[in-house]
Amino acid sequence: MTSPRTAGTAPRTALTRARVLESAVALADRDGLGALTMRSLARELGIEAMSLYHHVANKEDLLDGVVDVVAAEIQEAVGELEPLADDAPPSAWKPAMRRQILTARSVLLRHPWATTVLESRTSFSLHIVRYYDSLLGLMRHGGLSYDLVHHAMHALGSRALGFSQELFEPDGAAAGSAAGGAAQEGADDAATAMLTQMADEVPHMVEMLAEISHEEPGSTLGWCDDQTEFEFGLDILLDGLDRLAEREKR
Amino acid sequence: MTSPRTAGTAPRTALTRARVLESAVALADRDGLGALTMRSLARELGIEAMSLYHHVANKEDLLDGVVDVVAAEIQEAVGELEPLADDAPPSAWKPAMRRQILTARSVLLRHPWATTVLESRTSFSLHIVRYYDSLLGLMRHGGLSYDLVHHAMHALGSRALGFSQELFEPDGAAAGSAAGGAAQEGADDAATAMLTQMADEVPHMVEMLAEISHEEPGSTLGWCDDQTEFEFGLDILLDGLDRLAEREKR
DNA sequence: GTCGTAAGACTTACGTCGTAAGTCTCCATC
DNA sequence: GATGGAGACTTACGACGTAAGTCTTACGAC
Repeated sequence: MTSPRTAGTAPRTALTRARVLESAVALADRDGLGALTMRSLARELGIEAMSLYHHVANKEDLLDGVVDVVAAEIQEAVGELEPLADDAPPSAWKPAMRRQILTARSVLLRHPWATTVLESRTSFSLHIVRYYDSLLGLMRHGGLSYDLVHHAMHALGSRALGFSQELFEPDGAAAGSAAGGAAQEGADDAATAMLTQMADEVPHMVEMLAEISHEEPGSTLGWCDDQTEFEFGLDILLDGLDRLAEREKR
Repeated sequence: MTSPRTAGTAPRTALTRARVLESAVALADRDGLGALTMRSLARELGIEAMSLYHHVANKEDLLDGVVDVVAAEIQEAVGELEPLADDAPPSAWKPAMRRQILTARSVLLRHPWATTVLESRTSFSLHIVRYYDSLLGLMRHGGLSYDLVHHAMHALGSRALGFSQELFEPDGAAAGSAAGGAAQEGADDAATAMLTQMADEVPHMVEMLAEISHEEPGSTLGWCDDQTEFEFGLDILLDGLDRLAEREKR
């Protein structure tokens, strides 16, 4: 019992804020955001709920923390991209920004619950701010005025971080891409059926559904490819910003 | 006691689903979404919490209901706009759509909590679908293919309904416009101070803040005019879609 | 070795939430 | 006037976050 704690057997001080946050992320990844409660997290770590309060101030602080972990992951992924050379042509800002945003998106796709938490934060994570700063840097490289850059960040909104809120995503995970086939199909079918039933009330909707769905085989499944749609919207915004930048220069 | 119920004194059957939902909206408007609980809503109506379950299946259903109320309000407001004449030029689709979206937005600004609920819904309200259908109609008038229309709806995302999620809105209500001056200013100042402190880590951010803030007097207050920013982003998207529509025609 | 100390765990308890299950009470109908 | 059912009330349960207090353990100073 009085053995030196330097050996295995899980010393008491093994629990740190970092490990708590890591566990929280893992738990949310595995069981969803709803499953992330103080009690379940404690169970995960083999301790009591109240012990968590030695490492996080409260649940809000815990959520701030997990956002920070994800943000750090984003920053790391973005850091691995090759940076824009100082002597790259100004026009290089756009593809560079596109790449960086899609990289951030790839991280968020690994943590579908994170967008929800992100949206609910009122304070910002240092990592996120740094990420934003790098976006600003790219736009400045492109010669955009700070005024335009500011508007740009608002226009992009959550797209700057790699997600866009899809309204009425029928049941699937917030920003999940590939997974969730069968269940998704069922929900899509139900929705399609409902809309078809009131064809005279929403004629365009029904007609659009008809056209979209037999475009590719497999009927309704794959109505929408999230990744494609995301890039479509992103490109419109980037192109629009580029155009405004050109106009500014003149 | 055995008096005829046909006179005043609040007959028992006065409570209906509609009245429950109306009260819920009023409560959320007044005290925020967090204050909308089954118990508080019941108190508002002068009944017990469990009695609500005669009019709504559960809390989810209640939230579906309040969304529907707001959606109806949107539809009504949009319905008051003068409709696009059949013989209007195709190019009229864009300003018409803009007008319609900004009208929807004006309704949502009256119910700042609604965006949050809207995002959390998994099923759709009939009123919302009808609203969407009218947007589709406008785009079809403009000659856009259903394929492009489909992409357009994804690209617009929540903007189609009149809001965009601003990340890290420092403390203020979700999409609140005018109100909340002093508190907001404090939060802004705190954020500015924090960022300035790490100027070397986020150089562009700090520089941008410096430029933006002394553009208009009143220092940081009014950093961002939500309405202006919303329209800026909306116009980029509409212009981009218009351009794609032109390209399609060729 | 012994012991004081404080970090970090555990225990208990409270108030809130949504809601399952059951009861009572009025009113419309026959 | 009896009856059936709608619509209210009552009670209770198991989550949740967390305030407040207690016990345990490892470690530095003696």
